[in-house]
Amino acid sequence: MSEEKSLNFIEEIVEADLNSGKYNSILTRFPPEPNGYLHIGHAKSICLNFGLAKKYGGRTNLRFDDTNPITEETEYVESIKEDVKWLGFDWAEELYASNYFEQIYQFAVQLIEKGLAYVDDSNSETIALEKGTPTQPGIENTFRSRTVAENLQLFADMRAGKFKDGEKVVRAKIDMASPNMHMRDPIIYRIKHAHHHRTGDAWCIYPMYDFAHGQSDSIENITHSICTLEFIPHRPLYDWCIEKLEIFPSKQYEFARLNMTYTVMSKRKLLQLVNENHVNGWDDPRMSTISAMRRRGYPAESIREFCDKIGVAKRENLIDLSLLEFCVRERLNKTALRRMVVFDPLKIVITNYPDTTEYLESENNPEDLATGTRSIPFSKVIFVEKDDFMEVAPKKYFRLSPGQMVRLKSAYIIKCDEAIKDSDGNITELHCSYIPESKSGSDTSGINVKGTLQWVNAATAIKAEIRLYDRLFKVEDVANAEGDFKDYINPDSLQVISNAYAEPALQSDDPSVAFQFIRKGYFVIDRDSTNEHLVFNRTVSLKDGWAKEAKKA
RNA sequence: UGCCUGAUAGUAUAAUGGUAGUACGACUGUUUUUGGUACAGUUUGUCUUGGUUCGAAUCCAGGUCGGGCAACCA
Repeated sequence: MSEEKSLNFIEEIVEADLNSGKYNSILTRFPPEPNGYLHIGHAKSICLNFGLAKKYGGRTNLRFDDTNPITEETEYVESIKEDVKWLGFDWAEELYASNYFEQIYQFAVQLIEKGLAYVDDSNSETIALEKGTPTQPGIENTFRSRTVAENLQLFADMRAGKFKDGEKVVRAKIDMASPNMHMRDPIIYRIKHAHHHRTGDAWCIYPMYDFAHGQSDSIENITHSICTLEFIPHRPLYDWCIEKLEIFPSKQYEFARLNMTYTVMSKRKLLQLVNENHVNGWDDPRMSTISAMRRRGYPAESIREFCDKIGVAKRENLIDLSLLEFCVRERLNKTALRRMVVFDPLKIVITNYPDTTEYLESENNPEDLATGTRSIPFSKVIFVEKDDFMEVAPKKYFRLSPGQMVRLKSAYIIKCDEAIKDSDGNITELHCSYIPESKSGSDTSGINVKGTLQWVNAATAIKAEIRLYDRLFKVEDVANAEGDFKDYINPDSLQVISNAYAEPALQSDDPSVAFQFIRKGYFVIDRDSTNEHLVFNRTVSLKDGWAKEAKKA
């Protein structure tokens, strides 16, 4: 007996349509405009559209909504395809609204023939003025009463390139007094003498979103066209076009887009961050883009899990970034290989240890013993983290302090005997002694210590660059913060540690796997990394119970 | 002073006229050679006022508050 998980409102609609026999199977679509990189908000839409089809045995098209040649580029098309694939989804067909330009043109001709569209010579200011305001109806201008024949001729002339940009538009003839602004004779075609990334210079007129999206849905026989809340006022127009054109009745449904704390999601803002060099490109690991998260080391599975957890509803929301981080840790804890790295070294001399090197075994992942063990060199001189020593320790501090004992992970228990200082009083190294009987796996010492530290053997340590990322913004709700969102950029969102000391295994490890640096966090090799110069990104830190405890004090 | 849309713990989300539940967070404790993990427990909620009903988060009416709509963007 499996516990039935409750359905979200769109799943309920789909099930009802399937049960009533309205559809035998469903067809959804993910319809990005190729004018930027996909972000985590798109991931929600992708998981919804593809997930629905997967759950109900339907299919999903990837359709590029490429009706504005000015902003769209092939680079974006490629990145979008890569991101969708990486997220783990396969589309039924790769399609483009621009595939349908001829058909959409004919749709407009049909509307003109029915007396339901006209060519307007007004400029944009006039059109805006005549449109009225939300509380005042618009007015009908003289172009509205042009004859069908005249409209047909003018539209053909527009297509033939006889007019300059902005000289004429085609408008649907609906209702200039409608309480819905989108129904006040919306523009459906405009002139743009611009090169299109797919159709080249074949067209100089392009359909507007409202005359391309629903039409494309209908041409493809999309059953459930799912979009975000801000398109609700467009739905009457979506339905109007389908009705007047007498084409396949795709239905539009709207859900609340994802908002996340400490980040921005709008393409405009992301583009600004890139162009003004607040970050290093679209895949800078601090960005909310899919490519950034991939580079940072977020597993695709974690992103899918996150999208599943946040649910689908119509209420506006602001999701904690920490929920995404939870999903990332949950996954990585089970898969990441444990390694030891010291970011800020403090030298320890184990005074009673012989002048030899010994090899110790350590498990690669205690959560998955099938990953086996590795051997780690150990000798008289090692490094530990500077933070793991305090000359005067507070209570409940389980690390190194004069007279205090700790376990070195997978090695021995050591006791801190003396802190050595230079002439300025700075601590330069620690002299410790080890308990020979306390070796990991064969401990007969009977000593129990509270703290276990990661360490690296000084003689065999390799150097690595570590990039630590923090949230990109200082405030939770960036989009709703007063003033310019860039004023809230966190100046410390990137911290580079250029000379960390790592255990030698990392030199030869598979660069595509995720690591957990013990007590530090999860890390992946960055694409900037080379054999000579290792570079790691911190994917996410570990939960730090001590930091919380210390803050309280 | 128009139209559309929404409101359930801190954040999300479920309960579809019949016990307000789940996840994350927070807090306790147990385990632990990662102050991690795992496990157990605790905490906090139906925007408001009326109405219908044996019974309302759910249905009805009014109010309050939030979001969207007046691009030749999508």
